[in-house]
Amino acid sequence: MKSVRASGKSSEKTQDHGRDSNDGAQKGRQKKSGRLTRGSIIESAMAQADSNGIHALSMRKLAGTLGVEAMSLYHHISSREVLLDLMVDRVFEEMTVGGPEGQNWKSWLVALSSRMRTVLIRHPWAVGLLDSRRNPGPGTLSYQNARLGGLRNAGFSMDLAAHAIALQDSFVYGYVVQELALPFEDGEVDLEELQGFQNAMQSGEYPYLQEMVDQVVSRKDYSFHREWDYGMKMLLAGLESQFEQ
Amino acid sequence: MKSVRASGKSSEKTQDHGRDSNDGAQKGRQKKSGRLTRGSIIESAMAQADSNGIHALSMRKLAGTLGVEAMSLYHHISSREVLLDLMVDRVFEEMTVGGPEGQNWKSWLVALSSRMRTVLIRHPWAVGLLDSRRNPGPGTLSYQNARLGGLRNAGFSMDLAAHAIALQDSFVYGYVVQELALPFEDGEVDLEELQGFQNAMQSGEYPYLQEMVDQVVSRKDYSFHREWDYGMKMLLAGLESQFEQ
DNA sequence: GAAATTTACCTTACGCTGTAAGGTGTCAAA
DNA sequence: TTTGACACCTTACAGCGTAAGGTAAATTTC
Repeated sequence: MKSVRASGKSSEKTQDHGRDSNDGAQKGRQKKSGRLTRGSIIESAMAQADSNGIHALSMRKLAGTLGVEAMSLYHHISSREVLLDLMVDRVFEEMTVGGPEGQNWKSWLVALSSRMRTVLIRHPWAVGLLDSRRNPGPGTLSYQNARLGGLRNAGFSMDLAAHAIALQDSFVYGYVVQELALPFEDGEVDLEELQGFQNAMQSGEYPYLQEMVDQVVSRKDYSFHREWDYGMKMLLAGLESQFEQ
Repeated sequence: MKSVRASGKSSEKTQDHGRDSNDGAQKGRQKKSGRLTRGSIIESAMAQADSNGIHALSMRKLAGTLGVEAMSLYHHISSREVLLDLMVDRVFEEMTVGGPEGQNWKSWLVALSSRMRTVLIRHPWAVGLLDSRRNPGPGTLSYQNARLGGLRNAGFSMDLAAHAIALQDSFVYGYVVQELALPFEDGEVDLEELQGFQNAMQSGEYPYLQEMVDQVVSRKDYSFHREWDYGMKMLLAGLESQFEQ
């Protein structure tokens, strides 16, 4: 349940985005067993960015882990920038969930938001790339199309659906940016990283922050995740009030 | 009214962050008139990142525009990474507005949110850096302290203030990420950048997206900014319902 | 089956990057 | 006058993305 990935489907033709120009690799030849493909490059790049950060991902190192020289990658992907586009497209693919069908739109929105968050935290480099990607691939487009379809079929007007999507994106992206900036991981405080912060507090220049740390953040049952629940509740309440009139 | 900047005030001592180790430059010597300072380096770096993107900001180019060699910068700033920390701190400084004093908390929150958005759009590299900065400087701390103080003085409980801040950040950061990813600037559609998207639409694979583009986005009075107003309205309504009980 | 073409990879090279190490000239204090 | 701090510069290194061109094997064409 850790690394589910939407896969298969989706047809090409748009432009540079798309899948392995080489799906039939095992048709008859495969001499060296591990031929390079668009897909394997993207997957390897994502794995590397996940564990070492996007800045540690270089074409040379990536090629290295694939047992190949850097320039060989360019036979499958025209530039590092395009590779980033493809990685982001995969991220959106991963975010895709089924339509609301059985359930009501509220629990569906909750499930989708939660999936968005999980995927963006799993790939911490993704949210930082979003603002500079301007070439949505098929994964992104069908993800967005499916989201919109879900809301429309649940009875949302086009206008309200547009509002709902923008609002959900605001909330989720912004939440993830905050969560990634926290000096702890999975609720565990990193004391070393908090040291400078603590020192600053002791100057007494930030009384309100001090009070907050004492009364809220350092309570042993505190978790930033409570802000997720709080925000989701508000998002749903807000949309509902619009939906039902 | 285009480039206001909070300045002055703020005292040092915390750690690496701070201002010009060299405020008294014109005390008596200043032979070459333009000595390098921490402040001038940061300002120049921000200006350069604003106009050419954060990736185009290199230590050599930055030094170049300051009339100096790259290594001279290291006398004032210990690494590029620290420079980025300082830049982000300045961004938070710029976001600071006065307390709610006269006005009610709602219009104050609206004004602050709007300032946050303006500053983050003016420095489009900032939101992408937020997730990786782990050393809040004095600008960041006093900004956060002031925000919190504003809410506390308006009568918010500590708990509700924490919710409000997390929620406002979610909304603003997420909105900015979306706005920066749009293929238009200031409401002007960039037709070239939209070409691939249009082609994809014509495949008929994304009927809901197509419908949205036709019915919503291409309406001549459409502006993504409407999602800002819509979101702010919801944020305030949500907080008010909690505040008044 | 031979020849032509395409594919998938490699080698080399260029101009960039951040920054470690150490040098140099100017200044203020002793 | 000497000393030492300061602010800047020079050189050098390992790493980066990728343009240009090479090569051997696989595939297609005849």
